[in-house]
Amino acid sequence: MSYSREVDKKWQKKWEESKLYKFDRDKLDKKLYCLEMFSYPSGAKLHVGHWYNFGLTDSWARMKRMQGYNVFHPQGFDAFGLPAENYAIKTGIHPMDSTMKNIETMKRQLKEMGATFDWDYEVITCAPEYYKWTQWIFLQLYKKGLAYRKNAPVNWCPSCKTVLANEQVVDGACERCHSEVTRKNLTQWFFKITEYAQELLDCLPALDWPEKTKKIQTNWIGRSEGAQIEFKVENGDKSSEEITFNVFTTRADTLYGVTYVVLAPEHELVDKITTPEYKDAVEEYRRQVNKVSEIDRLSTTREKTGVFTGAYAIHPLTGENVQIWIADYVLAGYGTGCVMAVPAHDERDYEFATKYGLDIIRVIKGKEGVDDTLPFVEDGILTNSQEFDGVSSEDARLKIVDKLSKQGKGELKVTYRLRDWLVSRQRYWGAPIPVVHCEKCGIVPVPEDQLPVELPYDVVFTPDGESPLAKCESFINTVCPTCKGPAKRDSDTLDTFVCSSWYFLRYPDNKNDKEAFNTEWINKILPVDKYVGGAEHAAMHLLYARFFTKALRDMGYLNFDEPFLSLIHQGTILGSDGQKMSKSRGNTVTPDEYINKYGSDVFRMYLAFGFAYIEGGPWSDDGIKAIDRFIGRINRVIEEVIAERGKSSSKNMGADEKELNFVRHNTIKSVTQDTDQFQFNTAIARLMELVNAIYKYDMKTDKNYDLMEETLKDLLKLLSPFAPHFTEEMWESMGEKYSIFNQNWPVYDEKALVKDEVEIAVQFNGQIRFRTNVPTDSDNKEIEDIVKNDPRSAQYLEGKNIVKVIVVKGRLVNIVVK
RNA sequence: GCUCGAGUGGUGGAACAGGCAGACACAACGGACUUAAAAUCCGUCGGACUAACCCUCCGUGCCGGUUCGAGUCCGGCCUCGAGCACCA
Repeated sequence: MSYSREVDKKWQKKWEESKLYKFDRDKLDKKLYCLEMFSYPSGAKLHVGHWYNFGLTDSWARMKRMQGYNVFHPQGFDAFGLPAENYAIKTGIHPMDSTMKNIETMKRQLKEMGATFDWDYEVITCAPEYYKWTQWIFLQLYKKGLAYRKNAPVNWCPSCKTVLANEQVVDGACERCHSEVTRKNLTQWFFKITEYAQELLDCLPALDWPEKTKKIQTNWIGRSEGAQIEFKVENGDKSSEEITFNVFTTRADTLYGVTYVVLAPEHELVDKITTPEYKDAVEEYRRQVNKVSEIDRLSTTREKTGVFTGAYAIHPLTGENVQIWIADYVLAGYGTGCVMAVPAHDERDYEFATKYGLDIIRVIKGKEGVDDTLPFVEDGILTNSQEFDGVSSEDARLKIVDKLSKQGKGELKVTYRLRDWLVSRQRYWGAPIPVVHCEKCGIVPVPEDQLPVELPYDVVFTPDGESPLAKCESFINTVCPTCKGPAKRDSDTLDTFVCSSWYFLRYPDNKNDKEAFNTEWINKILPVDKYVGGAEHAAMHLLYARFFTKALRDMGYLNFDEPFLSLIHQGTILGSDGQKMSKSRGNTVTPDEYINKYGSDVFRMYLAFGFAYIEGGPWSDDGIKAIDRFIGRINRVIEEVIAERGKSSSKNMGADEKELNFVRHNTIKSVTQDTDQFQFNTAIARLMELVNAIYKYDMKTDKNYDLMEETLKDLLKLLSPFAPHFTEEMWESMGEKYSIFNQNWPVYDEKALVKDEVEIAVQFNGQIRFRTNVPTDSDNKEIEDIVKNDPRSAQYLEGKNIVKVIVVKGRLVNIVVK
């Protein structure tokens, strides 16, 4: 049967019946955990991106399987989240219903892809059996002090009507709907990811991850080394309590240049220190700051503003009084929320001091020849700094802090840009937060034996800023587990990123109803050996999942440090116009159409061949036709060879046979290497070369059919990861035993790769003049002689002296003449 | 502004670790088969020079350098993309 949709169906059925891809739980010495980022069932159908991600990773997994690995390759659905809820608001269809329906469709399509997924290990995050354990993890984090509630200015998306994590705010706008994010003071749940900031950084270098992704995480964590320095607030009469505050600085060397200090307008000390006569001005300023949008506040081009509080701080070394200002260029959430201002050596402070007429004192001189016009922000030599005059910036940073620390006024300090992860959401479609609020007992975690806290079905989920669950009487009212008095459940749900931060731990033990996962078992299957998914998750999912892994390890539930040893991001497939695919542009590619016309294998193989995997690129209908033709070419030559069986076959291993055999083994070598590295386009190219070589050999009259058949069988095996249905069909038609996927992956023969003669390039002074054949085993001297004696060399050697001869074995000879 | 990536034929894209640039395809063109077309099979295919072939010269964003030899390494630009961005 020539390749078609029918062939796909035939083999999908057979694979399922024979349980070909079931994971062997007993053979763990060669286990390989291959994972794609699971899909979000928002749209009803798989798009090209899914195929690109899943189909090709499956090809990789198939090769690994044939190489003898026991591949664990599960699939599941990241099923909670806003799109389903928004869809429900629009259509009235309950998120649970639409989600389950989408999952059903997507699952069917995933099966049509013909992938090796073992569906026995499926995970659906919106199922109570799953989120029970999401809640359980929440409770463990809570017990460990890694989940806590605090009142803080948080990001609020007015369109999604919920708070967002920092990672979900892009350029001051909601990552999902692009509305401008506003700031609100709210009490919310946070996960203390900052506790792991240093380890999250330290483990990055050893990971086999794209450098870019590591860079994004490094930036996001934002480690900064500096010092924390204590300032006292001046209080004239000394009767009242002493107030101090700390500033964080990376430039302790400029300490003597401090002419004022600045607090963030939100800083808690502001009310305490502001003098009565400045109270109105300060209040007015804070009101203005509140009105400024987050985007404007973050703009570096905006003119700086601020007001004097009337209070003074005492410089820790000089004892002089410096003014305390508040200004919104100081951020409440970073460092200590206060800075020491050194206008001479900081552009921001310089701009501010100039505007408000504050003193500017130079304390750093440029090294010789350096233009040190103020503001001079580079390192240099200290001046106006008492005993530190003449010391370099680098040394002074340590020495000044040393002096401060002896007086208990300062210390070296590392600060991170990373903030704690805000996890509560004022929305319906998520895992309920498993705590109870009791008037008497306060926050009480739901006892583990009462999990899951089930998400009620009948809820009015129109978002209005208040959590929909708060309005669901039957849900919200409960009894306090401690005092048995009336209490209320937490009405917020967890960010969906919480669900996806541990799904890879659940897969291997998805049916466990006693625990989230069995530690002993999970330690055998994890970590994930190969993880493949989009680059957009670099600072979110991938960071959160690492944090969860480390936290669970420290609680004794795991024994490994990192969840994903090796990571690859697939590129993006664009529309044929080179633009991002979108319905509004009308350039979307619907996989189903192509599958029906060409079959799953052709579609998958085009995705493999047409793009550099990590780059992606524009879709082309012509490209897919080329693959269809390629499949046809293979089909025809196999049919022909089968038809010729029984005819006399030469046993000859002449030059043509050797050439075919060379290409065959060279193909084995390259396809193995390329596929291993996700370079599918070149792997397919090598297979095309092999087919071309077979066709060339086929033109001969006196053929060695045995060699041809062996070569074809190798071809089928090498092609099978990319065209599983087609090759299975061809394999069967050649009379071979089911299944091709139980065959060993071919191994190349080194001897076949050694040719008798090799063509090398001959250069004179680096310019290629001609090419010539030399015996492969000849040494440098022999090669040199062959080339020198070549009549074509004469014109380049005539009247010249040979200065040098460079021989690169098997490639070229370069003769330098003068 | 800072920090990374990337720029290769008409197109998608190759090129191990500094060693024959353009693999493999697409498109285009030519030939075979065919009454014809499609399909298929074979071939040509960076540019300039040339009637054509050979030869020669130019050619991996631009300018310069290192080297026997540079798409690849170094310095300086240009363009595009990404990340961070008042982070003290």
